Parts: sequence; structure tokens; C-alpha cells
Amino acid sequence: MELMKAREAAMARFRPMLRDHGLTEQQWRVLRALTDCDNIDASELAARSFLLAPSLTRIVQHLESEALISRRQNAADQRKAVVALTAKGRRLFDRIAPHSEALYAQIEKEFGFDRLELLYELLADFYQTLRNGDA
Amino acid sequence: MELMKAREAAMARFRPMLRDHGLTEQQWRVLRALTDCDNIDASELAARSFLLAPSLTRIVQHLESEALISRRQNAADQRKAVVALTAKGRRLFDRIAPHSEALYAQIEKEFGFDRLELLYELLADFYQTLRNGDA
DNA sequence: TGGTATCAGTTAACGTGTTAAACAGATGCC
DNA sequence: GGCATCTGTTTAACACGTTAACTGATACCA
Repeated sequence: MELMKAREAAMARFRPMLRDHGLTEQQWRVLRALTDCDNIDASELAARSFLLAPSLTRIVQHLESEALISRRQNAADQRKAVVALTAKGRRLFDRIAPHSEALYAQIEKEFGFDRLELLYELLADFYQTLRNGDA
Repeated sequence: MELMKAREAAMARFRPMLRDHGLTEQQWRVLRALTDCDNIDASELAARSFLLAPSLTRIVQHLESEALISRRQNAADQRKAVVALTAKGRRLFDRIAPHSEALYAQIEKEFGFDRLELLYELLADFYQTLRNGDA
């Protein structure tokens, strides 16, 4: 419950900015993942952007229809779909990234760098603990 | 991002159990809020279960169709809709509550009570900090 | 080599999150 | 009393989360 509230509060900061650029939070996650590691197939992209496959399918279709990314089939394995940023997609990323970083910096300033680091560490640990317990 | 992952990991524990009882996470939040404080109007219920009004409208319609809650109009202010648990709703809550508590206890055991308390405190603080900054 | 299991991705169905707009009941002001 | 405004709730539209079922391609193996 507290996790949900905290996450909503954080996203409330980012959403309006992304909206101004015509993106949702998840679409932004996909562009960011592709900037880090372009030309990967859908499974890899799903893992890196923490999206489930059905969501990613819809998002990729949407972004492709706006020419922000391209999709082609892996020649070696016809099942796989390789996704890449287009020049247009990269330009959009470059326009948004400074705003995104500014919002992160603002949160860091308000909440305090050390406390934020501690929170990150606890969250990552919490995540790992629960994942291990599932097995 | 870490917030999202942590929340997903936590809900992955609860969802299957709730699903066995035919509820979603949000429907469960509504029942829990009504158990704490019955006969409140929709705005109050939305605040207590941390749902937006449109979501709550749908959920209340759904739960009402399954006779788990009842809805009537406030006599003093015809705009307000007063929501209450039915006997059936209360019985369902009583059946689920022990499972829910067991899952919480399990998480507490795996992650550690003190660390969980620290995490709660940081999250609540994070939430408040961001909310204050919005004003 | 052919049959079967597995894998990558998609589609479908349902419920929720978010935003904007619509709506009726309440309130305030002249 | 009539009219603009505000409030509580609902509806609509679009996108995502989750689960399950489906399709086509690949791998395995008797």
C-alpha cells in the first residue's frame, strides 16, 4: 500500500512532462531501454523495460505507427522480432531526457540524496527477497 | 522504477490468493476500507482505498452486482452515495483476512521486521515529501 | 524423419489508471 | 426566486496490467 502511494506520487511528477511530449510512462520506458541497448528482440526489451509481453506488443505497435521505432524479424530465428529506435525516436528521446533528469534531480534534492540511496537499496533488497521466496 | 518492481513483487504474493476468492486487489482494498469504516460516502471511500473516483465507480458497481456491498443516497445531500458492506461482504472479508495476514507475516519474516519498518517509514516520508513539493 | 514439446510473439477478455467532459444536486449571490 | 457556480458522482475514451488461449517457428528425440 505504501509502495503504491509512493510510486503514484513519483509518477505524478513525471507524467505531465511526458504527456507534453505525447508519451506515456511505459512508452518512455521502452524508448529509454532502446537507447541503452538498441536492436534487441522483444523478450529482451520486455525484460529491460519491465513490461509484460502483451503490453509490450501494444506499445511497440503504437510507437511503430508513430515512426519512433522500427521492427523487423530476426533472420536466424523467424520467431523473434528485433526492435530499434528510428532517428525520429532518438531525437524525441534527446528532447525528453534533460527534463527527466531535472525531475530526478529535484526529487533527490527534496528527499535527500542519502535517504534516496537508502530507499533504493531497501527496495532492491525487498524485491530480491520476495522473488527468492517465490521459488 | 524500483518502486514499481517492489510493488509488483509484493502484489504477486497476494493476487493469487485474492483471485481464489474472486476479488481483485482493488476490490479487496474497498472491502477492507469498508470494514474499517462502514457507511461512508464515495469520496471518503475513494480517499481511504486510494482509488480515483472513476475507478471506484466501476468497482462499486461490480461489488454491488455481487451483493457484497450496498449503495444508497445520502438523504441530506442527494449527490452523495453512501456505501456499506452487506452481510455477504462481511463474511467474504472474514474468510480472506486470515490469508492476507498470513502473507503479510510471511513477508515480514523473510525481509525482517526492522527493515520492513524502516522501509515503511521511508516510503511514507517519500510520499509526504513529494506531495508537499507539488504545492 | 516425423511427431511432439517448447518458445516468441500476438490476440482476446476483463479490470483498472488517468484524463476530460457530462450530469444532477447543492450553494451563494443579486 | 432565478441564475451562475461549485460539488459529488458518473460516463467516455484511451492506455496498461494480468491471465489465458492461440499461432507459427524451432528444437528435441525416439
